[in-house]
Amino acid sequence: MTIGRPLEFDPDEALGAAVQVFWSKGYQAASLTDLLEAMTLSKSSLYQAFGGKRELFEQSVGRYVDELSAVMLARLDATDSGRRFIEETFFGVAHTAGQAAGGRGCLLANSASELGQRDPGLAAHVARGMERFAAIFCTAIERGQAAGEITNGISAPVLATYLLACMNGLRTMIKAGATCHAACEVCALMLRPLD
Amino acid sequence: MTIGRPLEFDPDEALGAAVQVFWSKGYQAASLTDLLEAMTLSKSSLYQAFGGKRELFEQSVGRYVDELSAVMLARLDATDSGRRFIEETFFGVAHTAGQAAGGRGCLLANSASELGQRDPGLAAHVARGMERFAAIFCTAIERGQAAGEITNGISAPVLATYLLACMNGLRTMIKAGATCHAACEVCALMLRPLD
DNA sequence: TGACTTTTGGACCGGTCGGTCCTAAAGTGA
DNA sequence: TCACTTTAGGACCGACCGGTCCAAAAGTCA
Repeated sequence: MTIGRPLEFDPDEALGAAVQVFWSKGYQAASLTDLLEAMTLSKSSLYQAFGGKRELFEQSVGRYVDELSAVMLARLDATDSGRRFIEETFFGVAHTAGQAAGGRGCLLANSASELGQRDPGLAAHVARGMERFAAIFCTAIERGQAAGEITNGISAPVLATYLLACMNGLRTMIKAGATCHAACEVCALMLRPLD
Repeated sequence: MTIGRPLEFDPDEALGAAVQVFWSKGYQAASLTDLLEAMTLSKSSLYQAFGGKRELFEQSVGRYVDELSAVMLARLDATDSGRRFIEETFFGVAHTAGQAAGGRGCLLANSASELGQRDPGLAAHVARGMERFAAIFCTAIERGQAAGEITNGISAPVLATYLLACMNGLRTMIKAGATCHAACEVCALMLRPLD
């Protein structure tokens, strides 16, 4: 398949750039012009390589989930305590309050909010992504439970779903302009059910 | 001021219709055509009465906050228990999971998510709205604390901020496709800090 | 009735949207 | 070198976007 003129761009890199654009602007506000500029390719290349805006978005969400879960899993494995992993995750997000990074929130949550109900196909995609994040929390919880750092009174999957919902709430409140201090206070309360 | 041709539409009613459109579709996805159709007025009337899409949206958000907080305050006053008011609010939202109403989420949270970082003026508006909802929770908490139904170990404003964040998380998870059962389980955990 | 004020409908605007398509360029293998 | 395959650039598309503007309609008041 090396026949023909070779690609002048790295599809993986281009997709990474698309993720950034969608993450910062959202789906609808991101115009093809924005995307092409960030991805540094021509319109025809985009359509040939990714199919169209909608398809590019779906791939971007997938890529975002893949990357973020890889990062989280790496951090989870590098942390000897499941509980500390969770705490660090939450307080790490809380500390993005007031910063530029905080305003973007989570691409997956943003997608759920913006298009969750309007695009069934994408909704399923988003739901699957959420489950993957929940699964990471679940693993962390199970380790914490085994180590006695986290209560055994609540099943790990339920607790994981709860944490995911809390995380989304935290992100929304940061998007709405909460201070770092307030976000941290809220975090502390959110983590209580772990006890 | 009765001089001239009288309005053929009720501005208040029209604004109510605009709220519904923005609530269902979001700001960017709601076109002027959508709005005009729902509001049953002509483009020139819209511009004369509300200023433009952006201004109409701001007024719609304000109206949404006014209406919803009025409804909540009425329910709060009709409930003799501050704690039960909070529980009913949360489980009421949880039970919208899987329903059409659940997919729309909260207009204020949606606005924060969609435009919070891109429009400073609107962001301030949204933040103020959030504070109003927090204030309602705060009142309920104070009543609950006075009645001994809610712990005094956490200050009412902090607890209120926490509940608001949880509510937003709950809404996001419902938008992302959570089942009613899962939402209720999460609710129960979210309300634990009240103990 | 007639002067005046305001609203209404809709034509019209430039701009941008996502998407298509065709041609030239840039590679490959023989 | 030359036939072949694929990409890149960009002209072009119809549709729709939010917004402006103006003439006709519908009232009020004297």
